[in-house]
Amino acid sequence: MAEGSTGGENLLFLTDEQLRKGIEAMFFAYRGFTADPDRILAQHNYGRAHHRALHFINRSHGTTVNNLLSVLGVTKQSLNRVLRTLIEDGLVESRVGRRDRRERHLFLTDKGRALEAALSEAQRARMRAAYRAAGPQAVAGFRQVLEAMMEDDIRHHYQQLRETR
Amino acid sequence: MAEGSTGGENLLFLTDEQLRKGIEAMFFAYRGFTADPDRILAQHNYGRAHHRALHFINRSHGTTVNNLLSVLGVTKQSLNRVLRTLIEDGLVESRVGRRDRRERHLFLTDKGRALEAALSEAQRARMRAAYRAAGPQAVAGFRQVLEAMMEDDIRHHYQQLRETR
DNA sequence: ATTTTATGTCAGTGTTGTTGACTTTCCAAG
DNA sequence: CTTGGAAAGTCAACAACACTGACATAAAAT
Repeated sequence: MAEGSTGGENLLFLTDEQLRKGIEAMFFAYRGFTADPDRILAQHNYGRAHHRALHFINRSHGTTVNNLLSVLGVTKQSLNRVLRTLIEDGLVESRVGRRDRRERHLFLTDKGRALEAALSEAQRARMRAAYRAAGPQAVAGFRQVLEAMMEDDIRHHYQQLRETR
Repeated sequence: MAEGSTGGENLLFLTDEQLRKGIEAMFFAYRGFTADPDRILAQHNYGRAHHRALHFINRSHGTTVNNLLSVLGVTKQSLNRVLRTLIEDGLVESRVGRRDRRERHLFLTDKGRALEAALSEAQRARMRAAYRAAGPQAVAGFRQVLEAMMEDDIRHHYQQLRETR
């Protein structure tokens, strides 16, 4: 995928100013990235943490609390606060595991799926616009750089997401 | 720069799953992006807000508080709390404006420059590694997509940063 | 029977953001 | 010169979201 054009002259172009430009691009773009969901969340009195929980429960239905913890990289106390409100509000359902009854498997309810879809669609719309503006080749590069930027022990959470196309 | 291969088939590839993959890439990569500076900041009892202030004061020496506010996108109360500690700790100097003496112009002290350099170098090191792993063409795409993802009224803060190369 | 694992909960703390109200300083227009 | 308003700073209160530490419960594993 990243073969071919990575010639020999790709060490010279890494000036500090270009790197700084990349750093600021990440900073400003991440603000845009979260802006649309944030507006929806505010209407429901939720925050980004709720969005993340909804996203990853939707991504892998029936995931356990422990798995969610390692994906999100927060403490159980922090996640639990968010999860409790989502369960109380009827967006998430927690079912005792059948094989291992210590585990809780998490599912979105219809209501939860609806909010997740609204948040996701808002975020996808911006991503879609950015992708279209930049073109397919840029998208490939975008994802290559981002993947290389992740922490090593986190990358597998990203890669395990299949892309059926 | 990104001319040529942006043919006609670049509308079909925008499946929801690919967009979701991009969304997760942003999420996981941003964690990596902030991880190294966060470790340094923790040693100094500072947070990300301090890093951002140091970065943008360093980027434009003598900037006013108001300008910094619009770049950072926070309230003056929020910025002021951070700025006050940086001034107290002797990392930032605040000089009354000569033309307009209501304004305060912000500068890094030697001590401030030293911390900014440490934070910046840690962040650049990861960016540099990601750039090298992905290759120059990927870097161009990376920046194109990020720029398209920014909010319209924010993008000029990014673009005004010159790149002398 | 004991230990470990998975989860949940309570209490306290810190950073970073917010609103709202208020003051001081000071440029500029009337 | 007075006044209006912009710029900056301060104080108080609050909320979201992260943390640590301690403890409880249930169930699996040893």
